[in-house]
Amino acid sequence: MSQTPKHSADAPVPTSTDVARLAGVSRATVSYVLNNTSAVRISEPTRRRVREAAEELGYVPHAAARSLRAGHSRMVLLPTAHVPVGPLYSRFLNEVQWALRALDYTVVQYGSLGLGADEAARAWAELRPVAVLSLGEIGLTPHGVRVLKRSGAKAVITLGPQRVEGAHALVMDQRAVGSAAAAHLLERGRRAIGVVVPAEPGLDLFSRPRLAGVRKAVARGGADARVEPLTMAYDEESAARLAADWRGLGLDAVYAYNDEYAQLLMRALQDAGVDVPGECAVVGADDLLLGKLLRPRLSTVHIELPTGREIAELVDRVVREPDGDVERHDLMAAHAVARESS
Amino acid sequence: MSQTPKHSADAPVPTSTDVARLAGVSRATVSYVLNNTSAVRISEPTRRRVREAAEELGYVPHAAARSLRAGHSRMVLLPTAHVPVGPLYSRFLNEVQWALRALDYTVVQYGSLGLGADEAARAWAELRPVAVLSLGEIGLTPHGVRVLKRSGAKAVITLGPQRVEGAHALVMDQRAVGSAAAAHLLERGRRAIGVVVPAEPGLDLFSRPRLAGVRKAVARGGADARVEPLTMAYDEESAARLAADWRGLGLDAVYAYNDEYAQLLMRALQDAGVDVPGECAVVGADDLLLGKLLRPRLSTVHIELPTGREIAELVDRVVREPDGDVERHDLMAAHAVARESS
DNA sequence: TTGAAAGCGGTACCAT
DNA sequence: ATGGTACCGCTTTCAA
Repeated sequence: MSQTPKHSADAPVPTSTDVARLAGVSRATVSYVLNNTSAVRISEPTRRRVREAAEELGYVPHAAARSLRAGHSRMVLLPTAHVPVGPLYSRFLNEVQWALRALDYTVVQYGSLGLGADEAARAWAELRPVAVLSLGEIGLTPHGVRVLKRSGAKAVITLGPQRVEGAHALVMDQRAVGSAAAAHLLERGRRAIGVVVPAEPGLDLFSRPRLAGVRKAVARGGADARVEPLTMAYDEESAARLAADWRGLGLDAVYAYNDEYAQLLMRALQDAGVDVPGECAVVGADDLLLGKLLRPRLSTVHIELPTGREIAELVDRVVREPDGDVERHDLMAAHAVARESS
Repeated sequence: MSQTPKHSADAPVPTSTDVARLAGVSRATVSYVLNNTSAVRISEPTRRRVREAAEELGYVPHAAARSLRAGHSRMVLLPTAHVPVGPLYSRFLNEVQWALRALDYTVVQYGSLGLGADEAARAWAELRPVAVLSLGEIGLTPHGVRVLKRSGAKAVITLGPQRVEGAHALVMDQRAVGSAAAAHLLERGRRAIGVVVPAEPGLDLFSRPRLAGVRKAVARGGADARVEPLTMAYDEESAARLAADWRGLGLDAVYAYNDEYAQLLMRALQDAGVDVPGECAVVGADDLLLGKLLRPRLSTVHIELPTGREIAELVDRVVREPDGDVERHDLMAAHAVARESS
């Protein structure tokens, strides 16, 4: 059980010099062999000796030294969100990583929880990533973008609700989500629409445009309709409090930000004796599995994200051609999925 | 498509040499000033000039160069799971990152999706992290651990269901979860216990020990009781299929891996006309909020994870004292939370 | 076919 | 109080 530390503390890390010495060649040759440099012909016996030496020593090249010499790296840095995001989002994030690695990038997530936006940008810049891809919540300011570009980042790309000056923007207009929800509710004849706005900080980057989307749809679609923002935290107490006062609000529908908040609120409403959908329609968003499991089944807004491959290819394109003006909007399609709660 | 690079497309990245030149001092002085080196006294006017020059150029030090020179880094690498994990887990992961950064480590997540275990270890080793902290699903083999240690990692720590030779292990015995669930069910008089085993690959590292825990508790507690493993995927069809055959299985209880699977299965059972808990008790795990929202309210197993700070401090300790024999077990406390579904 | 050597961006020792 | 310089590990001309 208790292992005696072998050569633990200070076995020096093998370098290409060690490999060269063991193989009886120069460091240059080691480099040629291990990188399969095509411009140089090395005899097969030599190659074998080098490979065996590397293997025997457990040699692993030093990425920092390599990229220092090369003057660039292939690291793509993904700042990770400050807020726990939903399953929809994390699946997407996984896809993007996978696709980037398929393009031979080294993908690294950097959790900047607790750092200010510019502090964070500076920390990222120290790593000299070739690209920074900010998904979702944007921890980037125009100044941060400048710092990153100055430090050699070829691509600084944001994918989210709003654009940041200097960065390539993939604008996913979250208003479409709110609009889809509201249009659906109006069509169902609802006229007084509550909109849940999560109390959790950081989510407002999504919730505000979604609310705006509701307002837009209502302004366009229903002259006699009204919109009522409702702050709610993701916990039972907050939902219960909201539900307790429900009748006083005079609402006949609620768009609850996403499916998880919708589940929470719907339960609270039911517990308070409010009939769903009779008295009040409920719509979520994200089209999670859980919506189908609820009773009544939860109406939702299905969101169509770009695929990970598309994003990865965009990153690659911008890295190769940093001056192309890439700004695209409305990458996000949203449509209502009517089920039983509305 | 010939692009005319407008300006600054490839303005060279400022180095400490540039700062030195602009400030009219040597690179050494720049280094002293910017690092507040206490062993050396630099006059205040000089300090100011250096700082202003750095500011003006937007100078950001090159982490790779620094750690190359220093011979070590303060990077902690967190391999990210191959499987989407629950909210419980991601909260924990965030905590750990935060705590590590408070100890002045640079935390980096490395998504190794699609890499073999040893391939991944090698990729991590290239970054020369001072520590690797593998949470949850373990993508580490004894060989991978050796590679990492050889490459200079002072700490290779696994926190999960099983230990890996050579690594410091924080063994969280998942059997405790299954045992708690089973003990609870036996106590309630149940005798034929189904155990949901997720079909999703990668989750078996958790599900198998949990199943084993159920078996252990049953063997100890109920001579006349039996255990029935039930494979189920996280989708409606799979759950419906299982529920359709339910009566043929002759079970009066089910431990459904975790709350999310439990929700899915409970819904399917109810839809199939199986009364919960009358005909069949259902228990989940993780004690998520959603359990309280279901009807009947979902009984669950509450899992007590170590805090992020504890983990971070352990990492730090091992980094400073790599030879200390750190292997701890049962960091995970689990106890049943009886609600209405059992 | 292979080797010697320069240099990437910092840091720290040793002079001055 | 500062500057000169060697060196970290690796790649890549240029010579031999």
